[in-house]
Amino acid sequence: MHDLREEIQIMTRRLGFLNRNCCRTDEHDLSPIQSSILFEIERQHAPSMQQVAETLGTDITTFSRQVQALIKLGLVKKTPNPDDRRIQLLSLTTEGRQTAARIDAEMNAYLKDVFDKLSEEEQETVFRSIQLLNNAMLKSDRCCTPFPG
Amino acid sequence: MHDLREEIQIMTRRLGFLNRNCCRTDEHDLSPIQSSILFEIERQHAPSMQQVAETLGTDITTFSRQVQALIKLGLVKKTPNPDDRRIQLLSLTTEGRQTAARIDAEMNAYLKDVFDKLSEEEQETVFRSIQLLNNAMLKSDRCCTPFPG
DNA sequence: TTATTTATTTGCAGTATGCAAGTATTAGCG
DNA sequence: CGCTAATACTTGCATACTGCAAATAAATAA
Repeated sequence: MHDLREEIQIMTRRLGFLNRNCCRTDEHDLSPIQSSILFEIERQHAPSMQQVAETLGTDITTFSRQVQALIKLGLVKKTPNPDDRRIQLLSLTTEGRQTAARIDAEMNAYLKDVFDKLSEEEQETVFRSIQLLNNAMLKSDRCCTPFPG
Repeated sequence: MHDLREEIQIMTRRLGFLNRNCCRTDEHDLSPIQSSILFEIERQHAPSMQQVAETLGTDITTFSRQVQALIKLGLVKKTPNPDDRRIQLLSLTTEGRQTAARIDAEMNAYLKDVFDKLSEEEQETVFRSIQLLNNAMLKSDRCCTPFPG
């Protein structure tokens, strides 16, 4: 298991490059962070500010401003939770959903291009390995959380 | 191969969290970017500014300042190439090598902690999959380079 | 009711970013 | 050789991201 760190470093970097170029639709020119906010809002059902901020590991104050920017772009909506009006529930506007869908399609196209370099069997193995790694990182408490204990 | 993007998104994020907490030794409190600069300078043999900047996908002007900061910290050295004095060759100082080694050890400890959640066989599979993915990304020209063609 | 906790927002100060322009050195070409 | 163009790198500047501290607003506890 020699050079594990090196391989991971390289993978992370290349996936970072991928991310950079995958957030531009004709209408909007989003940053990777903005793109991942759309992604998470869609993934979680009507999450609060804090939930998404924690998922992404960004400070709530920074996150608050990022959301403001996305609202100004007309992609995100904030609705106070009727049961507790301190909490703002986040959701995508119609345009936000469209934008997220376009970005998702583009990302998938890029990923397909990468995976097409592999055999069917390798594709399966790699996909399954990513799941394994994700689970392992989740189990580790010394590692891979925004604010380690 | 359902939810591939989602798994990759999550993996990238968790590896990003890992990276954040792995750049602090007792002596220095480096940013992930600074840490990766040390890593690359060591990996490439006496690289020029441009080479490292391009590897990392950062603008040369930003990179120039990052290197200045590392020089001020006493971790990096710049030596003009005698054959072409426009070129500055980068190398680590003794302290830079020590710092890089400490970060490397810490990163490996974190990675070990993660991989220990997997069976021997799974570890092998995951490692090999990362290599496969790295090669696939390298082959793809639509993807995963800092400035796509 | 009043004090405390929780969710979010704003003030501010420090840092990172990249484009445009600048300097220094080398290469090309008459 | 002498001049222009190209290359490697650095600085000026304007912008954006960051997070801590403090403020606001709403809910809970006492």
